[in-house]
Amino acid sequence: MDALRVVAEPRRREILRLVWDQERPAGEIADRFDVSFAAVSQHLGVLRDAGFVNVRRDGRTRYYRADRTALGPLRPVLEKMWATSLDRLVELIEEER
Amino acid sequence: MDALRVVAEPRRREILRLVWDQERPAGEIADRFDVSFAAVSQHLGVLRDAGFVNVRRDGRTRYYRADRTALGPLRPVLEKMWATSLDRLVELIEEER
DNA sequence: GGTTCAATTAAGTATAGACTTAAATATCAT
DNA sequence: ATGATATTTAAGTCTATACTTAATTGAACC
Repeated sequence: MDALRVVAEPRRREILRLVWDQERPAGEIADRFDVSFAAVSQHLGVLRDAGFVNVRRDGRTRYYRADRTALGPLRPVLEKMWATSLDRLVELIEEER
Repeated sequence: MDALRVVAEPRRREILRLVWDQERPAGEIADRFDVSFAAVSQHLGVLRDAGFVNVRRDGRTRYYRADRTALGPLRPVLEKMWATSLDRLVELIEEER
């Protein structure tokens, strides 16, 4: 799947944002969304195949983290999307909760 | 349709490339592809709605041209994709024909 | 061993959207 | 006005893919 299609999916962008500057276990990522764990796992697979996330295994849990450099010129695209005021607001409310 | 989805579609990227540094009539653009004129027109509509192309009407023909600045951070993404050697090669062969 | 937990993979469904052909719109020419 | 040309829009089809639940893998623990 080509790089642009990978990040064109909103859910995958949200996942990327979650693991942007800290690693997180797959389960914790899945909990943030109201879709099944399997669905999130499939998205993680796509991100993994694209090289946009790295995985660290420890026991039975997999820790995911964004590979920011792998995104190349797409990185500023994502960062700009996340920098919009509305998006910031939603993010802050989420974190407060 | 959000900006990333718009350019995630390969056909639309090809169209953008065609009108990247010169305007072209819709018909001429459509001729380059082996899909119907209507299909290309629909893609042009999406690009128009996204603001990624401008249209100049003259009589019955519509001249399309990319609005490079409107692409913002996506511009370097496209330019990098088009800069790959394989892509360059295909482009050169096409132009030769 | 068996059981539980974390995650992935398999198999199937539902939907967005890229296509098709046909009809509509609009401009120019006769 | 009729017809030809350039393009868009309407209506419907078909396929990729984001989802679902169920089955599978693999590690930790008893």
